[in-house]
Amino acid sequence: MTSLPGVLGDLDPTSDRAVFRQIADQLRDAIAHGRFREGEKLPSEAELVEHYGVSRMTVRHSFSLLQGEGLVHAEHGKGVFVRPRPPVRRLASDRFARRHREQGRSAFLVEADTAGSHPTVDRLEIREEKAGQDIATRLGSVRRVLARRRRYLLDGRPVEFATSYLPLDIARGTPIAEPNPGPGGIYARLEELGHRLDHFEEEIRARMPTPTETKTLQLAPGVPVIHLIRTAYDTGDRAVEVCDTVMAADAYVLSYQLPAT
Amino acid sequence: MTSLPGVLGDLDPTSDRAVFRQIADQLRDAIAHGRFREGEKLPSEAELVEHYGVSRMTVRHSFSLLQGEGLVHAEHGKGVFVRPRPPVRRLASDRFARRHREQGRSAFLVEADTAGSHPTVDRLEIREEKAGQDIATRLGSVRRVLARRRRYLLDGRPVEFATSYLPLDIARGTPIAEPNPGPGGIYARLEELGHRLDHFEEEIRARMPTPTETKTLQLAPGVPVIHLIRTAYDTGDRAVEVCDTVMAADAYVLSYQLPAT
DNA sequence: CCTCTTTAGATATCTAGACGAGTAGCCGAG
DNA sequence: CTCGGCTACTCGTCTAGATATCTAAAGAGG
Repeated sequence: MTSLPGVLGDLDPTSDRAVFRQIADQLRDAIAHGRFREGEKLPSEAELVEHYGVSRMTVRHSFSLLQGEGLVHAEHGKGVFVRPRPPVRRLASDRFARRHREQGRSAFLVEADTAGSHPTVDRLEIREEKAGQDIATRLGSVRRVLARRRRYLLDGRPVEFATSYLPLDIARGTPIAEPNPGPGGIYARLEELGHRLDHFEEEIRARMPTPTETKTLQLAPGVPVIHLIRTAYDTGDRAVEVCDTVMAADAYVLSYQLPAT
Repeated sequence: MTSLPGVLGDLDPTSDRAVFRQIADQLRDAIAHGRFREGEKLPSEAELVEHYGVSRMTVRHSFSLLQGEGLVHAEHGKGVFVRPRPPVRRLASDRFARRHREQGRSAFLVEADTAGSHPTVDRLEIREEKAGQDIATRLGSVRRVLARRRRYLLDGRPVEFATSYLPLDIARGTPIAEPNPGPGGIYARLEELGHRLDHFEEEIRARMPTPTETKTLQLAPGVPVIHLIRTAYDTGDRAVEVCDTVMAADAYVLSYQLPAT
């Protein structure tokens, strides 16, 4: 039997705090103070049942709290572990700078290299479709669009799922409609087609994932997603692309530079 | 008895999907399709127990799943309700523009007015303290700082908790150390003190809240937070302020403009 | 008419089990 | 030495209750 008392305290029966919360508090505290390290196995349910003298369901309730907070994850047949924080990818606000396109590098690859990771693209799908209300509005009431879907992985782990929408009258029959749009990505092609890019607008939300997103991004419980919607405008102030991106929040830090003017 | 069969289907005993997941799926689907509207009460635990012929713990397990996704919230003694989406505050990237400061308005008030809401500031606390590792690094190895903490509320609901850190040698004895720093906020004061602002850098993360944050922001279960760290640089490229902000993710949309150059 | 009490119905917490299923190590049969 | 099976330990799912607490509405008493 593990000497749990050295790591975990006792329950306070006089407290009005629910038992399963007290247990969660102690575990959370122990993790925060490094008494359990990243990837380390927590005491098993049976051990905690014995240590605290409670029912197994109560211990499981505590675990499910911590799981909801993204602090731990359970592995069937093995145990409950402190969830390691994955390396984060930093997205700088200059990631679409023209100099990167002119070097023939796509934004994702540029970023991945600076992080020293191995990037992959996956589930590429290109279709012509009717845009939804929101996308159509952003594109200036354009309904017929080309949609480019793809999933990005870093060292084999899916981190991002993105869909680019482009007006059909711009993209149809161009390299943009091809699986590999060529060096510099679709933004480079747009400029070659005469749509010199002027600026981007990005909208950022954070929320819990839908079940579909959980599956696509293989998200652990308690990991939110960052939902980013980028609109690209050309120098004629026309919206030439809308990119809808869902990112695993534990894998990203976004970084922006704002002028003070 | 409510005619649940009209809204919810039956279980599939042959499916290998766990019963509590099947129930959650059906409820999630019903909510997504508007068969239960925002704020509407879901069937009670007892009704679902009867409808599906399962134990109460199983129904509760389903509810706790949906709660973790932020889809529903339970009110003790009343029922389980579809969580209404609160109105979101849109933070534009020009919110620190000098023209706003020159009009004597703080960034928070400017934003709140455009949203037509009633803003409040709360729990103002100003202290001199020793900066943590991270803050010190961002401020250029400055350890002694003035910390300005405050909570922001919108129509009475807490939405944001922020701490500004400023080097003591800049802020001590100035209006910045006062509860009300005067028109235009601390950025206006910094410029008066000779630190003309050049640009800001913002770092954005999303994660689940700590228990402290849950309490401070009165967050419902299943609502992530947006963690924003802004560093302000003056024209001498010195970091003159670091602002650490935790926002209720369901109350915000961040918006940025990026140049394409 | 107002206030306090009662009561029914709702969720919150907890127990003590049962069975299922994945993991890992041991150990014997081939 | 390898493969298979046994077994102990793990988490996953589900049951059938018990007790507590909260809410809202109905009822009793002033």
